[in-house]
Amino acid sequence: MSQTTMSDIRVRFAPSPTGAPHIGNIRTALFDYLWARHTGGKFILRIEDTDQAREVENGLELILESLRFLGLDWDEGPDVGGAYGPYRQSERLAIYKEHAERLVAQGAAYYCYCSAERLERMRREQQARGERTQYDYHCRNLSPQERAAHERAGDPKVIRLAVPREGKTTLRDFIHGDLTIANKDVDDQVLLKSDGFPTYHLAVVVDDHLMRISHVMRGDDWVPSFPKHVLLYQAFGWEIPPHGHLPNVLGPDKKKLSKRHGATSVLQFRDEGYLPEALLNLLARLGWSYDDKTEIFSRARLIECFTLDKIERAPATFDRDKLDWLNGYYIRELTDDALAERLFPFFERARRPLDRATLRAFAPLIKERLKKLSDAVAMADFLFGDEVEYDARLLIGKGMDAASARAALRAAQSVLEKHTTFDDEAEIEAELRAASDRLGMKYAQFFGTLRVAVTGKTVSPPLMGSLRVVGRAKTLRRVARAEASLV
RNA sequence: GCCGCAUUCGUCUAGUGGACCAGGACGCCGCCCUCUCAAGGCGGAGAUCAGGGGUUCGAACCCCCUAUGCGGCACCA
Repeated sequence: MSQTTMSDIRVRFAPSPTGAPHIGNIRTALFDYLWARHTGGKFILRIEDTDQAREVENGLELILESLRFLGLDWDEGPDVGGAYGPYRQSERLAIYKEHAERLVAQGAAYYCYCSAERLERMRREQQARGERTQYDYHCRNLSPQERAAHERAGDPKVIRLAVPREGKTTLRDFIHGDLTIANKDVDDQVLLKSDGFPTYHLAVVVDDHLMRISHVMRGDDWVPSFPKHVLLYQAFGWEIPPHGHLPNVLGPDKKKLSKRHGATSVLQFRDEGYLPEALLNLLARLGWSYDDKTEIFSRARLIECFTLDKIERAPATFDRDKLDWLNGYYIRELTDDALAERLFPFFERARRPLDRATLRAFAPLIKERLKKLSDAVAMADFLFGDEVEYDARLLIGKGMDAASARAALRAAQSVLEKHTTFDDEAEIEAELRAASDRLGMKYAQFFGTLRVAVTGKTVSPPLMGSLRVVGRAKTLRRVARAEASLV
């Protein structure tokens, strides 16, 4: 196997199953995916389920569903396996324990027996003094006798990282450049909890190394803890893979995106009627750009264009207006068949089912009017039921009176009656225009009145197409009823 | 409070010392098209490049300070 032709790029997305992934997490996943696909490397899914308390029952499913919806397929993961599994951290506890103990043996970490109460008290006092809350090294300085006493008593213990008190630690970040933090500002972080689970810090470093991860990408909010990871790599004697801290995705208030901002999970967007194509495109452009003018990127194009050096440093605000625009764009790109197919479930869910033939006929009428797939249900309201409800005054348009409205309806009726089907839209339109001309009315007036009579609204999809979908019988009944209401 | 990161139109961004009195896109406004609404086409408003000091013949781009915003400071990730 030639090393120059095979890519050794391995990137991982490592969410914790605490709920439906939100836009920010998924954007990270997208960058991981794009980098893997761009380089012909591997995209790996690893589940960081080391906090039993925060875990959600269907957390894993929500993650898989979100990734699948966007088509971010992974090469190795908890469901598909791979050569470096298991891919669920809760199934790797022995590995973490062994590594943590190795650090204790070499003096890079130590056992700590402090109770939650003591730590709590310590933090309160530090806060009262206006200090940064940080472990006070109590157990780092225990004598051998004291340790032995704790062990004899069977006290619960954790393993903490022995961070050097002096010096500073630097990480070369391919997005930010060199990041440096003084060691005195780094806490003696717990690596292995008393329940035998690792903390994030131990688990990421061990797994990223063992799984041969070549590029680490994660949110900006992890920057303050990179020294712990660097120190761990050094203590283990491992090479540090390139790291990149991605700028956060913000809500309109410039704060980190959260539930407060309304819909933030990918699944919510899916349910609202956003296309994966649009979401993918928008997400890619949050914190990344290709050049000074390209806005539209298909998945293939993204894979082709994506490079790490074009990742932005500053946080980006999630722009719903732009998402709507992109979504409308991708909806218009759909074929009528594809659109009808995607629309179908939205009518089902709204409990206003439409048969596929009707939907297929209706789809092209609303295609360029949709921002979201879910908008279609309201636009189709006049297709349901026999009659439509509206204020009769709407029948009388600008510069019209009841008599002219009635005249328009009567003229329309006589044209429509002659046709056994409404399939020949062009012919019907021509005849209706001629009728309008004979009455000396403006088309906007004539068609406006007919529109209200048939759809119950002053704004609707194109009239001829609408008449066709509503059908001859129902249309004529509605016209007759409108005429009667004008007496 | 301590530590860190960031800072170009409202928003996403282009820009790496002269091609920038700063380009594109979304949104907004106007016009055209038009049976309504959209879509589309055309045009417009919108950024003293956070502020202040330097360096330089020349700075959005380099250095320093300040301000503001955000993030982190758990046996959570």
